[in-house]
Order: sequence, then C-alpha cells, then structure tokens
Amino acid sequence: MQTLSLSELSFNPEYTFTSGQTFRWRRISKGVETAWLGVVSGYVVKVTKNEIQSVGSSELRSQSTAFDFCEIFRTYLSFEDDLNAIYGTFPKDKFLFDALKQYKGLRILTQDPWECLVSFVCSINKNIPAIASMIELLSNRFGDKIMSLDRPIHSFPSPSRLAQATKNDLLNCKVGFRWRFVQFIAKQVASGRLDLDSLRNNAYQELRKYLISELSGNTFGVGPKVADCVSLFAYHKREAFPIDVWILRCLKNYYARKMSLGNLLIDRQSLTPRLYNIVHDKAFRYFGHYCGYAQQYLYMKIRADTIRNTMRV
DNA sequence: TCCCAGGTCCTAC
DNA sequence: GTAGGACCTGGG
Repeated sequence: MQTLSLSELSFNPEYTFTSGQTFRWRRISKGVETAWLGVVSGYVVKVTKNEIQSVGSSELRSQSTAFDFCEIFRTYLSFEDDLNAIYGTFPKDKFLFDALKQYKGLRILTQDPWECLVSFVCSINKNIPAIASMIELLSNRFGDKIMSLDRPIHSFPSPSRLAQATKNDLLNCKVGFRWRFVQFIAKQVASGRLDLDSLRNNAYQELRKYLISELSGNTFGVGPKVADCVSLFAYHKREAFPIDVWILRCLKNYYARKMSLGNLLIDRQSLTPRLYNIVHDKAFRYFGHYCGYAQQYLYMKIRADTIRNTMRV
C-alpha cells in the first residue's frame, strides 16, 4: 500500500475539498477522524489530515512505484506552497484576516487540466451539488472502473472516450445545454488540436488569452471566469482571480473603497468582459501575486456568511 | 411549485 | 462596448 505523509503540511482536507475547486471528493467516516475518498490520476485515494493512502489503482498505475505516487500527490496538493508565507503577503484587512483564520489549511490544488476544464465548463449556471452529480455520471458512464475498498469507483473519462459520446449520451448525464461545449472540447483534445499539457509553461495572461480565444472564440463555453478557474486550479497560476457571483458580492460589500472600485459595481449582478478585466486588474493590485489564494478564502467566507444570514431570516 | 445556480453566447442597439 | 434574454435541469 502506498502512503504519503502529510503531517508536515498545513492542510485541511475539508476546506480544500469543499471549496468548489474540485467536485469528486466524498466524505467517508472513519472512527473519530473524518477521511475523504477521491480519484486522482488513476488512483483511488483515502485522505486524512495527516496522510494520503492508495486504496485502489487503474491498470496504468498498478505497476507504478511509491516514488511516483508521492510525486503525483506532492504536485496535486501543491506541496511547494508555504501557506503562512502566502498569508503574509496579503494586505491587512479584517474580512480577509477572518477568512484566513477561519479556513486555515485550505490549499489550492494542482489538478489535471483536462478534468478541470471539463468540470468548470459543466459548472456554468449550476450549483455545486449539481456539478458534482454531472461529473459523477460522466465518470460512471465513460470512465475506467477501479476496484477499491468494497465497491468500484470510476476515473474521470479520457478525452478520446468522451469525444465518442453522442448528444444523447451527454444529455443522459444531465449535462444539459453544455453538451456542445463538452463534446467540442473533448474532440479538440482527443485529436491533438488542443494540447493542454503544452500550456503549462505559458505565463498566466498568455494562458488565459489562449483558453478564451481558442475555445470561446468558437463559442464553446470558456469565458473569463472558466479560464481563470482552470488557470488557478489546474495550471496553478496563483495570480488568477476568478470572479463569480459570490466574489462579486464580496467585492461590492467589502472592497469597493479598498480596491478603488468607485461606482463600477453599483447595481451590477454580472460583469461584461471589459469590466471583468478591470476588476481583475484591481484585485491583483490590491491582493498581490497570490490573489488566487485570497479569492478562494473570500469565496468560502462570503458563502458561509450569506447562507448563515439567510437561515437567520 | 418556484427560483436560482462558481456563466456564456447571441442579438440588437 | 453593453444590456438583456435564453439556455437544460437539478437542488433547495
């Protein structure tokens, strides 16, 4: 059994896995300590605060060494990110300070770009439980079966497998109007016309522009928000700052003055592409190079606060 | 039953 | 450049 110790790492699995950056982790109870089960790079793994353990693997992975396993998950959990050092780069403001304190140990993952891109295209106009359900159905229908613990679990489908899916296949997975986007992207990647791995070394702005123009230019589901999510959660461009409805609400309520937003966001429920870029630029200037990390903590806090207030009413 | 969802695209102006 | 509406359909 392959195991990687996480005891030296500042890491909170609950905050990391429920922060909307990934959709395939499930909580499983294990005595007093909660564990999480997920599928990453052909491994089924059980994760606790202190270790990550393989509990099943695909044929491709069955021959791999403990060294490979550790390398994969060091990358996945972004081991090189020193959270305390990153926290130290942020401006001193109370809302962010509270968020950092409340969600300490939330890490930004470095996920597979293919899975991340499809997941966030599926996220368009959906809530998190519905997104998770779509990804689960796509995996069960088109992914590889991996035996693990007491039941089979499916890996995320390969591009070639998903490229063969018909409109009806995708609609059966509750993908809805996003089926065109998923099918187009799968065909682009499967044919090699879109090489997601080759984009790793691109600078953030270049990467983002490429994702938007190559995909959205053909009107296939990748706008600024999805491109920022993929840049941050798969390519680990920590200067990306995805602006969704929650972050927009947060900036309006707490950062209009601090970020010199003036009247830019007054009465706004959404952003035009030009405005998105302006607000993004101001966020980068205010929060700094690691604004992607700040965004994720703000997202957690504004959601929790809003839900709490709604329940109180 | 109804509203809304980690947006994007299209059309008209 | 931008506003406004359409988009599938499952959760809450």
